[in-house]
Amino acid sequence: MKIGEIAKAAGVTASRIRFYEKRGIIPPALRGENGYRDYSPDLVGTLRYIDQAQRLGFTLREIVDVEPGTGEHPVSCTVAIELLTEKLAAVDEVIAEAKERKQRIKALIAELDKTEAL
Amino acid sequence: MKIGEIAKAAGVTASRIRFYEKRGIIPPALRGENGYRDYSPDLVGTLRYIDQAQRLGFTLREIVDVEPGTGEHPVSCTVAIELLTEKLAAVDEVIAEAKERKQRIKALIAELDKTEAL
DNA sequence: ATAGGGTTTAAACCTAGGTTTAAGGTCAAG
DNA sequence: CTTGACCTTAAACCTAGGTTTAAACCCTAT
Repeated sequence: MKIGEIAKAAGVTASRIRFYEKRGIIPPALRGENGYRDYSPDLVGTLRYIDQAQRLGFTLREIVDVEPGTGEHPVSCTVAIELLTEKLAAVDEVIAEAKERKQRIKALIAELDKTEAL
Repeated sequence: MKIGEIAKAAGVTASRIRFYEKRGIIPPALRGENGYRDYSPDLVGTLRYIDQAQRLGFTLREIVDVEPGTGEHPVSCTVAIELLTEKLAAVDEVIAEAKERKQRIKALIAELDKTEAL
């Protein structure tokens, strides 16, 4: 598959794929005679996986740590669970902080409402 | 007050204050004969206010919208309440998204746990 | 053969909110 | 009179994750 095809299939942009390759997140593509990148359809799954992981809040660095782009198989299940658990804690922290912000904003609104009622 | 003094008093860095001035978030400082910025202690409150607002999740652009750096008085209470209410909704969205991420990560962990138990 | 679409590269650009650096001026103390 | 702390500026740099652009090459259809 050419880069445009696989990009469409995976729902990402071609430039993003080149960027991932440059960053070592995916292995360097094979090349056709013309120099075009030539992908196995298998990479579609990997690209979707990366996209999902990013949506879950993982940075590219974290994604690389779990599944190095060198084509090696993923890290052990145990390690993956550890990383997921860490991320879970981080997400909990995000939620807690956001809730606190929410309360403070609500308090501010209440205060301004009082002021306006004068 | 010189910039270092007010920075310390407000709990921000001097470079941040210069940056705010450049961005028009605070009015240009008066200058002494030597060219040094010369601040009224009143600005301490403004700087603290900006810092707080940022912690509440407001961008500098939003902060400027509420209180233009040109030295004008703040926008009406009504407008401020509107902006705070918008931000409240945005924070709610952040919370909702984070919760969804959390559930998905938990599901992944559960799945991996099952796999590992095999 | 030529127009169009797709591909290649490196390098510049983008957001946001600053920090860091370089090169210099100022001020108070010793 | 010099040392050290502070101030000035513009401009470069930083993170993160890309996008955009320029200049060139390739392929297919007409």
